Formats: sequence, C-alpha cells, structure tokens
Amino acid sequence: MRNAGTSGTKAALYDAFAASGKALASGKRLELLDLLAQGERTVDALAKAAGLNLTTASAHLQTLKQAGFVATRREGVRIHYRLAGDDVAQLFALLRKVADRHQAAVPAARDAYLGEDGAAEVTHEELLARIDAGNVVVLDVRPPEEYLAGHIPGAVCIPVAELTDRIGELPEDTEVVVYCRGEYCALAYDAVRLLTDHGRRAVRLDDGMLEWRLADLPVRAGTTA
Amino acid sequence: MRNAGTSGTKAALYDAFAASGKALASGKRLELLDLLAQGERTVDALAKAAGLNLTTASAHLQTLKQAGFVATRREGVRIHYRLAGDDVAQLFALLRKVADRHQAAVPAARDAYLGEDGAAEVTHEELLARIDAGNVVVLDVRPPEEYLAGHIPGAVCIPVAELTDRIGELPEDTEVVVYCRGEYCALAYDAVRLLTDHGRRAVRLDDGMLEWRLADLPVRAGTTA
DNA sequence: ACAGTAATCCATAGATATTTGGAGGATGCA
DNA sequence: TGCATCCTCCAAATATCTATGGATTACTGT
Repeated sequence: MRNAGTSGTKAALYDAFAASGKALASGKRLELLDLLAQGERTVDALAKAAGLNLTTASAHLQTLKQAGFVATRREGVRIHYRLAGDDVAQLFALLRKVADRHQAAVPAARDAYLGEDGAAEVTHEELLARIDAGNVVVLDVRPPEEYLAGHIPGAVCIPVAELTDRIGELPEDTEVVVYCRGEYCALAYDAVRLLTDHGRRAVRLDDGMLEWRLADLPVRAGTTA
Repeated sequence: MRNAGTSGTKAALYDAFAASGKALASGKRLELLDLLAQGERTVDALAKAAGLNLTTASAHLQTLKQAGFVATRREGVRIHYRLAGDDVAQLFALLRKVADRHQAAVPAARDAYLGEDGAAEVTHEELLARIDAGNVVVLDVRPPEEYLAGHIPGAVCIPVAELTDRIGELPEDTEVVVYCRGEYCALAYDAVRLLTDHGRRAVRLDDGMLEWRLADLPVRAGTTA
C-alpha cells in the first residue's frame, strides 16, 4: 500500500530528526550551547568566550538556530542568543551523560582537562542542608554576567580570575562550597585548588548551575545575592 | 595559568561529546537506533529493515559502536546488535521530542509520513485502566521478532501486513487499541485505518513500545501473550 | 546623510562523511 | 579440508561540513 511513495517521506522524517542531531555534532557548537545554558549572550561575547572567529561563531549559531535549539532577541545593534527552552539544556546534559557513560574517550578527556580528581564533592542535597544549617559559604566562580543571569540563592560571586586578590572577602573559618557552570566546567576545580593552597577549606559542588537548574532547584537572578 | 595548554584538552573534551552527537547526525543511523530500540537484531536484518546496503548498514553500526550507543553479541556466524543501555533510548527519544518541538520541519515531515491525524488516541493511563476493566483488546502490529523481544502484557500480535487476512482473530464487539514502535511509527496508523475500514472500532495508543518501556511500564517477553 | 558597530551572507578552500564494490576474516557444516 | 554465510575492512568517488576573508545588511548616533 505504502512503500516507494512513503519511503521518501519516511526518510524525510528521519532526516529532519537528524538535522537536530547534526547541531550536536560539533565540539564548537556544544561549547556554545554550554555557554548559552548559563544565560543569553551576544554573538561577539559567545565568539570570545569560545575562542572563535566571529564569522565562525555566527555560522555555528545559525546551525543551532536552524535546529531550533536557540532563539534570538535584537537589542539595538546587537543580537542576543539564548537557548530555545529547558528541554534543549536537558538534551545537552543527557548527551554528555550518555557520552560519559558509554564512550571511553570521555572520562579520559575529562580527567585530562579537569585533573584526576579524588577531592571531596558535595551533592545538591548536602548543600541545601548545609545552607539551611548556615555553616557554609556558597561561592560562584563564573563570570559576573552568568551569575547575574541566575545563581544559587545566597551565593557570593567571585570570578576565579579575581579569586587570589579577593580571597579576603571570604570568612576564614567557614567551609566554602564552590560551583560553576556544570559537571565538566573547570572553573570550580581551579578555584578549589586555589583556595586549598591558601589554607582554606573548600569543596566542589558535584555539578553546577546547569544541573541545578534542570533539577528545578531555586535560582535567583540579579545582584541581590 | 591555564590557557593555551588547556584549550587543547578542553576542545578534546567537547570533541569527545561531539563524537556522540555525530552518531545522531544521520537519518539512517537514527532509523537503525529506532529499530534497535525494539530489541536486538543482526546486521543483515537491520540492513533489510532500514532499506540499506549491507556494507552501508555495517558502516553506520560501526559509527554507533564507536559512540558507545550499541553493543554486540556474536552467535555463531551472525552478530547481534543491541542498544548499549536504556539511557541511549532515552537520548534518542528526547532528541525526537526536542526536534519536534523546536524545528518546524519535523511536524511537517511527520504529517506527510503519518497522515494528518485527527483520529482519537489513547494515553498510557487510559489504556492501563481499560485493561484492568477488561473492555479492550490490545493489538501489537510490529513484526513478530519485536513482539517477542518485549510487548505490552496481554497484547495480541498481528503484524500489519497480515492484518487483513487475520482480522477474524479479533473479537468484533470489543474496541481495539493498536500500538507499534513509537510515536513516529507508521504501523499503528496504517492498522487503525485498516481496521476502521473494516468496520471495527480501533484507536491508536498515543505512542509506542519505546515510550512505554522508558516510562517503566510492565513489559512481557516471549510468546506468552 | 554619514560614519561606525554588530552580525549575517557569500564564495571558496580544506577537511570529513557517506556510499559502494570488492577483498578478507571468522564461524559453522559437510 | 573446503565451502558457504555473515560481517568487517579497505579504497575511491561523491557529497557535505567547517573555517575564514571580504562584502552586505541592520541599526545607532551625530
């Protein structure tokens, strides 16, 4: 009944799904998605943050837009890109998780990038309990614009680049829980090493803002801590 | 501190994730994943079911294996491929859902393939309730080997190709709920049209085995209905 | 209207993927 | 041992993707 005629449209449907898969098929694009998962950004800011030529970044963003993964907003002369929805962040996070679990190269690359890590980590639940108990300082070491776009309520914002200079802003006797973008972000790893080297007690949240938000935990925007 | 040195390994990590993304970047591979989500199969069977040259199918399967999405088992002269885990099926399902939601081409291709569909559908919950009540026949129209690998408990197996001949096996007075591989599988659509044309009351389950299994609903394997 | 900035579009060269036929490896069976 | 089957590996042609410089478009401010 349906065969030659349909096999064309069947392929069309799978190819349409594959168009979304293709958007996930480049390391550069995944890096852009990772940045966008922290909040909206202009093309120029994305290109700089990802270390890309502006033209190249724009091309990748067009690809992501074709797949419907990102949306844009014009503000005067610049264009802000953002994720098209939480489901996109979810897909991104799941891709990383599945890749980590099933592809041997990922844990290897992860260790090479983040450092093989025996250091203690804190889970969501532990952190929430300790925030309630009041015996912890939560430190967000991402760039300020990402902190402004959304952070853990009560967290202090000190970008890792400024941490050496501003370490005095942290109380000396309280343990610090550090977080950054997500499970594979280097910022919190660097910060914990830095704080520990300065004799502070510091541990990393076991993942970061991406997973926190996807777990529907409370998020605050703006500067009001 | 870390920059040029790390940018290499950082890119390596993202590229490793992208390797998994690339596995999702071809319609043919997604079709293979869709088939594998129903149960394990040999290379030859997959090639035939997907309408691919054997060599081409093998190449795609190697790509999927590189990404860790599939695993193999040798049985005599033939090699059985299967999904490496439920998380892979989950990733596949989420990709389709996100693509459907955010990419205009998907609903269009879907309607072209499945037919624009005003017909009534039944949800998981409704079906379970009606199975309990006993006033429904559940019909699985997938190929028998997929039925054997796992089906809804109590479902009758009549492949859609044999349905015209075997329609007498279905009670005439009871409504039939038809299901197949998943939300985008044409088999159940065809079967409902066919049954309705023969004066039977038939509706489609709103998705299929893939989503049923991922929802952790009861699945039975083998022939014991 | 003009200049300046941000981003996209276009063309192209270089790099990757896909498909396929044919050769080669592994297993089972006579 | 020899042969058939199932699958993978190899090589080459074709198609697609990526990166980038230069041109173009969209907007702002003077």
